[in-house]
Amino acid sequence: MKPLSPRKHPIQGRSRHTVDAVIQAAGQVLVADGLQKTTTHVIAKRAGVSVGTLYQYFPNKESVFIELQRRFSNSLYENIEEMLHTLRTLPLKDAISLFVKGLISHIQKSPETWMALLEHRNQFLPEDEKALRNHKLRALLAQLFFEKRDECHIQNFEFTSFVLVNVCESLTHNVLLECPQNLKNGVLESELTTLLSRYLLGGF
Amino acid sequence: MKPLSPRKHPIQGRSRHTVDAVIQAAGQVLVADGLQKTTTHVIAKRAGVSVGTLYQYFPNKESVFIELQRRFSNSLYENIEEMLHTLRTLPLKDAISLFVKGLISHIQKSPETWMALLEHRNQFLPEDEKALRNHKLRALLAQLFFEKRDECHIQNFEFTSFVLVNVCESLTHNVLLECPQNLKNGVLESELTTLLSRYLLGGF
DNA sequence: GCATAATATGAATGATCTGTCAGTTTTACT
DNA sequence: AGTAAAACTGACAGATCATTCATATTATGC
Repeated sequence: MKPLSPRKHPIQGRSRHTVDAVIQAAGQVLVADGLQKTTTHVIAKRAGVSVGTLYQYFPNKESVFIELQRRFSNSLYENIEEMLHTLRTLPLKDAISLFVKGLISHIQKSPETWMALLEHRNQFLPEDEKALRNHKLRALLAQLFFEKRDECHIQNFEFTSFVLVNVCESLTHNVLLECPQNLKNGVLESELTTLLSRYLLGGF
Repeated sequence: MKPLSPRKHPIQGRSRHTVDAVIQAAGQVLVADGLQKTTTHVIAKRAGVSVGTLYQYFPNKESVFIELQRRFSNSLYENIEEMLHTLRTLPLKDAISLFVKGLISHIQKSPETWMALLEHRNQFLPEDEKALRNHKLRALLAQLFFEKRDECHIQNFEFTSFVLVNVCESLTHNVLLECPQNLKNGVLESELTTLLSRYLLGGF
């Protein structure tokens, strides 16, 4: 496998701007034309540079997508980690509402790009990087649930966290795909809150 | 767009066998090597025929995957539709358990292929075909819920059906991907049953 | 057994794309 | 102004791959 970091590190402001432009262009073309048609030449053109320039900062095409995905994922995960501090101080019932609200409002900042990235199931990120972050996130959630174990009916904290993350991800994606208006109009938020509340708090 | 049905219809038993072999080979190579490396030559070789033969029955590469996906999807949806007849006669609580059990045991017949197909989010099927079947399935579920409306706390029957289908699909896929042992050992079945029961029956 | 349709073959074609590099322009620094 | 490093350019080499077609093999019906 080829190296995944830029072969040349941008030093001047000009080149840092170029790197950003390439990544942003990759996202735009991906959204507009799909992965198949997103070639290096098209990305470069959209970014307003030549292919050669792209290859000065990215060792190969794949690494452009990796960096795009990494930036988006990082931003989301940082957002969630930050939220978790607040959620700790709330009753679980309210924590769930707030969590869903925060998640959806974050996605709404660039719904199209999120759709394109989810479409490819984060396949761009290296497996180990994905696994590590998933594991960290689940551990944080599991800990939160454990702290609030009197308020909920959960047996397997680990697997319940796994389910929660997957349900949030897939529902968001499928709503974006099939009925995006339900992201804006609050239907997803309301239904996801109901689902999670009943799942985590319910005792059937 | 090119035609999606075989250019030449298989008449003799020999050619019907060839068509089957090609589709099966496509699935095997897809599972083993991923979509990227699944070229027409590799599919043909795996099927024990030459590329030319493949192109006698499929107008292009895409149509091979379409037919593979169609066969798998058809089989699953027929299975579900059949189940729904039985589920009608049961209390909702028991219907949910049985539904989950049926779903999982069907996936377990070829978990690897299902994983590969879900990996690409059924992207092979034409949009309209996918939409039509999704709509039919949701309508059937919504009707079932409506008939049993005294047993559950559901406001929006349509959207709840949408959620249910997506949750089942995504959880199955992610378990296959990250912890496939949980498909066999009953953890997924138990947790999915809990999730759906609380979601559909609960009243928080 | 012969004629005709069905099926199979695989080298060749042509299109597409990734990644390179020799040469040019821009910037930073003195 | 002069120079060296940084950044940029785009034609092109090399590789891959879907698809075709002229030819060969096999099956069917008479």
